[in-house]
Amino acid sequence: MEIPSPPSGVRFIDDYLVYLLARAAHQVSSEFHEQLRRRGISVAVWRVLSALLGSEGETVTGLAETCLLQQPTMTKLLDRMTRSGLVARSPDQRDRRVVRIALTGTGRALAEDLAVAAKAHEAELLARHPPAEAEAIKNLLRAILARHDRPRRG
Amino acid sequence: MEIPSPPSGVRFIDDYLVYLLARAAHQVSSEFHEQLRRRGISVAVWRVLSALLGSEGETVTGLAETCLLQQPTMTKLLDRMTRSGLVARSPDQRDRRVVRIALTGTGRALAEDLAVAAKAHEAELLARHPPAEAEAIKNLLRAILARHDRPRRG
DNA sequence: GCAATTTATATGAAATTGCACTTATGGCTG
DNA sequence: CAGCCATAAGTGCAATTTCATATAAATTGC
Repeated sequence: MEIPSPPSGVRFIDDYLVYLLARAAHQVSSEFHEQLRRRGISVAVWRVLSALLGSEGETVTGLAETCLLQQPTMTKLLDRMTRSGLVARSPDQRDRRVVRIALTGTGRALAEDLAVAAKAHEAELLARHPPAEAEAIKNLLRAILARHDRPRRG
Repeated sequence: MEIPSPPSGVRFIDDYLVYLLARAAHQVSSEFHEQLRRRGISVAVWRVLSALLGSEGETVTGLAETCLLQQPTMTKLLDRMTRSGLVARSPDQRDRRVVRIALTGTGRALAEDLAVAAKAHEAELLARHPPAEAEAIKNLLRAILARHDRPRRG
């Protein structure tokens, strides 16, 4: 038998933009994250690997911002990824405060491998929508990002 | 001076749906989450409070699913929220495995208070978009959710 | 009606994250 | 150039989350 659902008539969150976005992000990524889990790769590690694809030489702070993590969290994550041979740190020439992060050979191979799977998954996702809608999704998201980007340096 | 950006030409993630969604969710919520932080309320607590607004009597597992958390995480979160007097557990009549969660008076007051702030923030967010776009956003998100909802019981 | 299976919640140890702070540079101003 | 503020990264400890598993209750199939 089924546990009778609570009177889930008008939940606040069902019409709350921030929740809809969070839920959509979660749902859409869950299938791929499941693939990662099966391979023993954490979401955080995947984020760093993918952030470095096409843009190596990122700084620790830059990676943290890209991966939506705090800087100390990124420092510790990079410690682990360095230990497991996926990335390497190197000092910046011009500014000795800065540490540049690069993929190792192993790291790049894994990143590219996962990226293929990620793109395949994305194609599947988009295929579930009518073409016009699929088209609209990324554009709308970019519009949101553009309008709500916090003031950035540069 | 500016640290010269790395050759951030074509990052993989900048055209990756899952990332765009995650980033949009993060950016859009960050301002409100900052308000929460100033009030000493964690995002997780806010999620539970808002999940219960309009739908009390949720189960632990149901709340975990709604709040995008794992069940053991929710159990412990509810432990803390119970201790701080925001929610109360009560046994389900029909199924003694089930625990129903309800807001306390304090919890409801806080939830409603925060919900007002959240809705105000949402209005601000939407005001930054042209009306047609603002209109489209939630609809599109609901379309995504509808199409990618994992098979659910019921 | 009972053993086997499934479902709901809780628990405990280990890993991760968050927060406040330190250290090391770099940039700026007088 | 000295002093001061800003920025980059790392550290330490407390809090939280995760993973695997335990416990309890309900359901299923004989």
